[in-house]
Formats: sequence, structure tokens, C-alpha cells
Amino acid sequence: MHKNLLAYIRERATSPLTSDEEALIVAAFQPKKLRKKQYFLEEGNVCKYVGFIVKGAMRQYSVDDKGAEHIVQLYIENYWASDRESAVTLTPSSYNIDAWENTELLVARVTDMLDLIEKVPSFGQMTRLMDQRSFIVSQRRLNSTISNTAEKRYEEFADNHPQFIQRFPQHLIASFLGITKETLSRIRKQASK
Amino acid sequence: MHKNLLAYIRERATSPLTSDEEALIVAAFQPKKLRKKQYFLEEGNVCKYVGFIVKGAMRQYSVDDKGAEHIVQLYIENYWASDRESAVTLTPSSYNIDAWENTELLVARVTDMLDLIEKVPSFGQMTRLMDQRSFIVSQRRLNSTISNTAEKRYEEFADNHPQFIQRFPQHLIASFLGITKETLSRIRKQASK
DNA sequence: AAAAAGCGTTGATAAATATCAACGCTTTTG
DNA sequence: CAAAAGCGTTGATATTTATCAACGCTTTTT
Repeated sequence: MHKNLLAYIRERATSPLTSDEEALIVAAFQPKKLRKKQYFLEEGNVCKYVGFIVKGAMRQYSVDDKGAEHIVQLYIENYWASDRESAVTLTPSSYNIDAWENTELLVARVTDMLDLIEKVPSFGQMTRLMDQRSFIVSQRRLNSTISNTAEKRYEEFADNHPQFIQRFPQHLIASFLGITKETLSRIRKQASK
Repeated sequence: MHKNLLAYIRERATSPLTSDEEALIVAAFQPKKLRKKQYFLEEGNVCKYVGFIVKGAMRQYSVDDKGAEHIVQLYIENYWASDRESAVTLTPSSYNIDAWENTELLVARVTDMLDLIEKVPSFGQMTRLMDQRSFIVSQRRLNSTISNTAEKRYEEFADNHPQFIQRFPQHLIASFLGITKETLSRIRKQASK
């Protein structure tokens, strides 16, 4: 099960991993299974773990005053699930993360991640890339949200993330885009003509 | 002029900077002045420089098909101005960055930044923190955008960033929040009652 | 000093999107 | 297998926000 993770890291590192380094990494990550709807992180708790998704799909969302859920992130294979804000600042998370499908994870403590970053240069590089990449994706999404209409945002998203469209129901996609499921349904109807 | 930058880095590093390290940093950053409206980065160019703002204010924005500007970022003292996406991926930027006020910067080549990250551990730590922080801020903003009404977003922004409210005209704040200047004007009128 | 540009505001109207309620279909649960 | 829950759709309506045009005031430019 760890081989997916090691492959992922190797692809992103500039120099090959030594077998010692691989051992350190493997030691830090525990396999874990979550069944559909089980929580990985609950609002109010500090995020102490980071999960690499080997198989399955998850979602991260906030719940507003009226009890409505707002999807902030969708995850599938080879994504890292965690609330970075909570993990970095050690403050209670304002998000929930749960399994949308039955999911297999490799889970590490945040503290062990920090250790690895120090001890394994390639791992440090990889996390640096992840951080940058996360920011870039987030910045793009933000730009799209403030610049485009709902219709264009959906098109863009569907073009760039066809896997997500297939994998998650429309009402989650709608929430992810910041619109209601009815509006998304109408947008799709329009587009199909 | 470099002392602002060095102070900024010292505050964020876990261990003190040696004088050698300080020398390396100082060598990498050239002072630069931009007059109001001058570009730091123009759409279509690859972002080859990173600027630390010593004094002044800048903005980053995209321009849509209809020629309308959308503010994606506002910068003041002690902020880093650059298009990370372009700098990291070496692709042409889809943003402009220009000076809103006359601005004093310390500018480094992206390549020299990468060098510093390797050679000066504290610098590497600092940029890692920056990356994380940028992502967190972006994620929050995104969550706010998809979850809240324009009114609540403005309140939140005004509470958390009073400096920006004072420093930038309302139509830029409006664009930053993804609404029109008229709508913001009306929101403020409501709120003041 | 005059002209132009920038800024914030207001009003009238249009467009986008949300809300509420209902329905049919499929999947899951007991 | 029956009941319940989840999902996507549609219609009617309400709300939010954008657009367009105009105005007064201030700041910048000539």
C-alpha cells in the first residue's frame, strides 16, 4: 500500500530516495480505512493528521449558521487530505473532512511530517511543491470565482477536472463552485442544447 | 533599506541569521523604486522577480474579455509581490502587478531566491511559512466567497484588514471582494444605519 | 486657472442566482 | 420487499447583484 505514496514522492523529488529514507517514510505512515461518511477530521478539533489517499474519495466542508454545507475541497486518489490552517496554527478547525466513498488512506501525524521534512530532503522538496501547488490552485479558483459567471466557472471546472464530475454528485460540485444544485442543473441543461 | 527585510526574516526564522547569511541575502536583493501606476509584472510575461515591499502599496489583477479588471491581490508594506504560478511553472503570467502608490521594493530574481532557499536554512523556513500562509489566506478567502453574502464578506474583510480599507479606494476593495463598486457603496450605506 | 480624471453615490432597470415546493427515479436501509 | 433517503429536475417566485447613466466633489494634470 505504501508503494503508491513512494511513487508519488519519487515523481516529485529531484534526487532518488535512499532505502533508509524510504524506511523513514514508510514508518511514519499508517494505513487506515474509512467507510463512507466516517470523519477524518471534525470541526472544532485540531488537525493532527495528514492523509494520503490511496483509494477512494473525500470531501472537506464548512457548515454555516443555517446548517448548510459548503464544500471547500474535494479529494480523490493521490490527494492529501488535511486542514493545513489548523495543522500549522494548532487551532481548532472550522472544517469537517469525511469519506465520500469507502477510502484507503496512509495517515501520518503532523509532527512526524515535520520530522520527515527535516530528515529527508526529497520529502521537504515534495511538501514545498505541494504547498506551492495548493496555493496556485486556490488562487486560480479564487480568480475564477470573482471574475467569472457560474456558467463559465462550471465549464472551466468540468474541463480541468473531468474525474471530479464523474465521481461526485452534482450537488457537491455545485456547492464546490459556490452555487445551488438547482442553478447547476439549469446551467447544464442550457449547455447541453 | 534592507534592514526591514532582515527584520522580517529574523522574526520568522527559528535560529538567528549568521552575518554570512545576512550578506548572501542582502546581495540577492536590489532596491527598486516604482512610481504610481508603473508595472512590476505585465500579463504575458514570465514572472522572474519577487519583490518585498518596504514602503508603498501595489495590486495584482487580471483583465477579462470585456476589459474589466479583477483585483486578485492587494499588497502593502512587508508583503511579497509576485505571481507564484508564473514563477514556479515558468509560464506567462495572466496577471498584472503594478504600483498603486509610489513604492520602494527590494527585488530578487526568482533564481536567486531558489539559491537562498538552499543555502540559508532560515530563508528556506521563511519561504515555507510564506507558502503555507498564502495558501491559508487564499483558502479562507475562497471559503468566505462561496459561503457568505457580499455584505458579510465585506464586514469580515473590514474587520480583519482595516489597513487595506484605509489605504485603497473602495472600487478596488469591491473588485477584490468580487462585487461592483455600486454594490459595495450600497452595502456600506446599509451598514452605517 | 481651467480641464480632465478619479472617486463615491444614487436611481432605474435588467440579469443572475437563490429559495421553496413538488415530482419521478434510483439506491440504500431496515 | 417495503420504506426511506438521496439525487437531479422543473416551475414559480423572491432576492441579490450587475449594469447603465448621471451627478457632485476632489485630486491631478495641463
